[in-house]
Amino acid sequence: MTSKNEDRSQTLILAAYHTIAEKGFEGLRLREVADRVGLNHATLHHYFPTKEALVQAVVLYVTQRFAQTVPIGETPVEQLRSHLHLIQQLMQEEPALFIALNEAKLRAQRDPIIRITVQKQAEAWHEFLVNILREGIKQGNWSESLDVEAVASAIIALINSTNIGLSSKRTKQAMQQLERWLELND
Amino acid sequence: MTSKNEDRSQTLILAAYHTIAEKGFEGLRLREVADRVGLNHATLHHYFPTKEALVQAVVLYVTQRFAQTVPIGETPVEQLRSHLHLIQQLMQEEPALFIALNEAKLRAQRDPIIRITVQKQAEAWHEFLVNILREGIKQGNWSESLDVEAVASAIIALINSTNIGLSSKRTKQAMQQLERWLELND
Amino acid sequence: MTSKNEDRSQTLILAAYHTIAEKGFEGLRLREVADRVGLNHATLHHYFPTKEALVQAVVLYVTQRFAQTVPIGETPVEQLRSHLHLIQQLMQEEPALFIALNEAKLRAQRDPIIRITVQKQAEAWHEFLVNILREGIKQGNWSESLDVEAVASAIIALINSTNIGLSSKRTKQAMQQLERWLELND
Amino acid sequence: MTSKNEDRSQTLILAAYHTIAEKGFEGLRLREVADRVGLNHATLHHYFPTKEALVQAVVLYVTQRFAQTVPIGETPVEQLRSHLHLIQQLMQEEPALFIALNEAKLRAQRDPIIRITVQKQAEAWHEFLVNILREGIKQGNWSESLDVEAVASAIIALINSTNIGLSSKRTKQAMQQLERWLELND
DNA sequence: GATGAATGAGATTTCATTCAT
DNA sequence: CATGAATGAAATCTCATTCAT
Repeated sequence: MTSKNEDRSQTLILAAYHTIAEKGFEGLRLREVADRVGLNHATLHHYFPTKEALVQAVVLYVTQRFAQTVPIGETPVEQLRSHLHLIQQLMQEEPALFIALNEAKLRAQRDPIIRITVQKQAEAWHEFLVNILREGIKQGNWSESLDVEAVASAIIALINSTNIGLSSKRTKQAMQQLERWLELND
Repeated sequence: MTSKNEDRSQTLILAAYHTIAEKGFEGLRLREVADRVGLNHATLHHYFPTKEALVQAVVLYVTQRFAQTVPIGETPVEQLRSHLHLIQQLMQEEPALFIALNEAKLRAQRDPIIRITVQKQAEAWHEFLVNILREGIKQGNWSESLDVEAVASAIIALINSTNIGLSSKRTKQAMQQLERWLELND
Repeated sequence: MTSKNEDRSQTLILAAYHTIAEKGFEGLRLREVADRVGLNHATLHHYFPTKEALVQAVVLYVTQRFAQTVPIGETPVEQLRSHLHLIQQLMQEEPALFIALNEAKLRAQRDPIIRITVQKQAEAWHEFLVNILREGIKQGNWSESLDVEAVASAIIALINSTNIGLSSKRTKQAMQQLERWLELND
Repeated sequence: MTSKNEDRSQTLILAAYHTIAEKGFEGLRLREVADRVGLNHATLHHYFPTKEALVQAVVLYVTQRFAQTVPIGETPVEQLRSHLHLIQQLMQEEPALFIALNEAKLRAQRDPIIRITVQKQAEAWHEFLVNILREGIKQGNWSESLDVEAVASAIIALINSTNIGLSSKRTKQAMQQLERWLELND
């Protein structure tokens, strides 16, 4: 029971996520979401009482998906490099995720509940980057004078803006430059 | 045609711009825009036949406002520094501009006409940065090995994402780090 | 302009009033009201922003219609008699008014705004009856021991319940008995 | 069938009755009724196949509750007095009963099945009052010229309208006046 | 140009009822 | 009997757009 119930919820979230990626929150229609999973639109309210509830679920899903970009590697340098590569890979394989995330971030400006989810993810990410950088400094990979907080913020800022207002060519360039600044190239 | 006519159009564009900054394209209502300037909602259609026309005008206005960040200074380094400072100043004084710009960029993904406007501005900006960097290299301010295209892309990416998903504190940090990477600090 | 506007509002109120009399608040559908006056249902919202607004207007209309039962006659006895006769006449000619009034009274129990309108009318009516009775006592028509407040309350209570749970035959009987108790018969 | 079954039905009727008293037929929701008794809303349909069936059961319950106001006393005067007192007591203790009854009476206007139940109770009550009055006349408590049918109708009309459109203060006044007219005092 | 009125199309939400399990 | 899931039908309300004046 529960698993089937969970499945339907999840399927609805996925359908809503893709709709948002395609048409933005602006173009999100519950009827379309229900149609996508072959469900009557009234049934959708069985799982999500309001549109807002569904939207929140989507935002949570998107931020969690993003948070799963766990890097692998032994040294901090390797970890950071693989982190950036994984993200770049995700960008190519599933650009929808970045679009939806940016939609969420804009909406967070007006929706307190979404803001909490988005901010939490941002802070966790920042902390994660800071830790890698600190460990790298300890191991002599980066100079002790590195402002880890600032660098972490810059990394996030740069990645954030990909797929929004930049062609994929320019995005790739920007990411390469970031790696150069971080001295990640061999 | 007449200057009064132009004035009205401009006032409507401004009202729409602020509404979009506050509530997103999602929350843009023509009636509210008309109300804001004390005009009947039907009259608005005399100036902008459709909602889409008004939205396009707003996007144009916003990108042009942004393009007016003309840097001053003699040397390329001074120009780039003043450029970044002007942008940071604008961020603080009129954050609405950046929000609206990001809204426009997301919408550009689905709206070909808006996409053209947004891309044009992005390319112009990129070219502008490339030129400064090239001139700087010529004058010995930066290494000849600098990948000017990549650096320009990185600058844009970084600035783009400000005011979206980052607190103003982190935004400031990211901008400082950018200046360090660009060796703009004395 | 205004008069036409007023006309439409009034026509809508009338249509809603008759619908309520026929089907109760329970069966009030905005679409039906609009249909009755040959208007698109969306246009109805042009005149009454919400259903509640329309309902309030109907309640006001009904109570005011009822309050217009102005009695004629020189002496208090004649006034009271003509008052009761006018009401009986109204009962026969427009029973809908009494049904709608009773609907309003029941709804008043849950709707504070309607409650105010209904209570105001009830108090005004009570005061009106008390004044007639007092004047009658002064002129020697009724005994000085008459409890004018109680008698007024009883008159209202009795009339209130007509057309609700009593056949018209029994209603008439009750009204006749009331007149006997008030010694209005010559 | 089983007593447990009966219990459940009764509990559901009670829950529906209270909901109607609070929110009117207008606000009656089967889900809420089921929730009130801790039952699944689908299960409710095992006991009452349709909403209408439940409503009819509630109307029956309410009218029967009211009919149980059996007067005590030896003489007709005492019986009538105790009858009125019992009703007044019920008014104070369980005003919901009167509200629900009035709701039922209004609904009876549109629902033939409910109308039968309501009318039956009204006629039974009327007959009951007539009998008491007739017996009282026989025993010399009231004048032979008393129009028993009319007086019975007036009593019913007056009681009916209590708790609808009259404050409890005015209701009490009206009841007192009724007792005076019926010479039930001292 | 300006405006009140009107409308079509649609969106979210509600709810009684049914059904498979 | 009990219940979660599903659905059809409808209701209120919104909003860009049009039009007569």
